[in-house]
Amino acid sequence: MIPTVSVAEIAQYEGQEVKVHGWVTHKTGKGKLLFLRIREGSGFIQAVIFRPNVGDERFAKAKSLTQESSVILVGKVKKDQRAPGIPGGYEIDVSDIEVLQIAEPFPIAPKAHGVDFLLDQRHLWLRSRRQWAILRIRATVIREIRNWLDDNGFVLMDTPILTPSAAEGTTTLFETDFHGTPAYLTQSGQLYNEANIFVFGKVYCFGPTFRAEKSKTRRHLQEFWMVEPEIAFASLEDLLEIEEQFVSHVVQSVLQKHPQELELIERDVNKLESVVPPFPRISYDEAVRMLHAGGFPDFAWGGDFGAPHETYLTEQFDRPVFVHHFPTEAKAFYMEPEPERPEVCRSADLLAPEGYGEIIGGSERMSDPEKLLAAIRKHNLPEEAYDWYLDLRRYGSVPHGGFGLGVERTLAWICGLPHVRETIPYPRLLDRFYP
RNA sequence: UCCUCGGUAGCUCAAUUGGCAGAGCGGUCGGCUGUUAACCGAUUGGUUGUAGGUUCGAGUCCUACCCGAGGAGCCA
Repeated sequence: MIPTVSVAEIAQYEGQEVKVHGWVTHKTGKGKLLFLRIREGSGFIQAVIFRPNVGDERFAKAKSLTQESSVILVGKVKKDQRAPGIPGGYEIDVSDIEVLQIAEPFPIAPKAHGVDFLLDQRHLWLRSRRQWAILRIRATVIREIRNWLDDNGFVLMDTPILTPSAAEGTTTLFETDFHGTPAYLTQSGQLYNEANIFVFGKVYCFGPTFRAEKSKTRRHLQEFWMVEPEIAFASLEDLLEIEEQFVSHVVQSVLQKHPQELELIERDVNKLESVVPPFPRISYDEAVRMLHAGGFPDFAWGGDFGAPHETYLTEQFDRPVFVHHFPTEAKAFYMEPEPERPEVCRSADLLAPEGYGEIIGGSERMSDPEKLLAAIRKHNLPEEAYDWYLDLRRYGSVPHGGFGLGVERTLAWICGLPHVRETIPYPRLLDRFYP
């Protein structure tokens, strides 16, 4: 019985006869010698077919294979430095071939293509090595997010995707129908997690988030994944320490587990190796002063940063940087104002280096019921919709805080990608949701 | 919603002042015993985004529209 093996573990089978099943990604050759490169799932491997070894019939069959044809190969595993692939260095000296299907001409050739074309072919584009590498790193990022939180006392709480809240601008929410009542796809599980901390202390939710904004930029998706930890009794200072440990763990784990993928996508890993605590902390006031001195003399205190501002600020540091104490007016209603200086709030964003911008937004939450009610009224929010939220401040209210980390922006930064559209298998962009 | 750029073969692009619509890749056929997006030879391939207009003649100029990209606004 010949074992069917995964390419990732091919080194264990050196000298043995094995079966490898997969898809043909490249075919080249030289007369009686034919080279196939096979994508198997766990990796890529070269197969060598030599006509005198396999006979004319099998050789002709191999020669008829087209890009993306599906095959089962039988052959001996040989070590050879010349063999390309991932992990590479090994090849299959083929003795027999079973052709499952000769693929029709594949639209995506091994060459440069335009974005429009590739996004229309996303279901096929995923088969390219680059997408394979990015999405494997994505899986690790998600796993390490969970691992770190699970290992540090956080309890997973799944918050609803269908929500009743018509709260603020419904224009940014996707509306759907809940048996005759308008319902909205979630923008955040935070408010629910503020309830959950009273049971578990430290919780997180992790799921898809939906934004119907007409945003058409390299860092916006209509549907993206966000992890939102929420912690009872946490101050802003506690949050920042948690965040820098958390983000560093994710980055260092990717470095450790995916050197080959990072090399394939040509990521400069030096820029990730420096991502260790502590991260620099600057106040919003300091950030504004830096902008004024750094070529943005007109930036007015009180506004949110635009993309060029974030890029400038992050270029001043070799690791992510916290900007804390944003103007209260510019932030959400539930953020706790600084007691001595209520025009700023106990909030902090984490900006990723190299111009990748905000990957975390977080804050201490208002814990006083009177102040929270006043804030809801000041923002013209429907009081009745927040009745349950105010309950949380009536029954054993405690200081608490939390943050949300966007998976795709984080992954775009870790992988050094110019656009978030490659960080999720099927991106939902403005006016584009096929396939 | 606004600004800028773009749409020509399956893909990536070229086409001079308005004057015969082309190349590379891919596909097909043939050749080659170490290829790495191989190479060599042959061959296949077109409603120039859509509709209208100007002109002897439009890929090229004009008008409207459609689609896409980058950015802005927006983005608890």
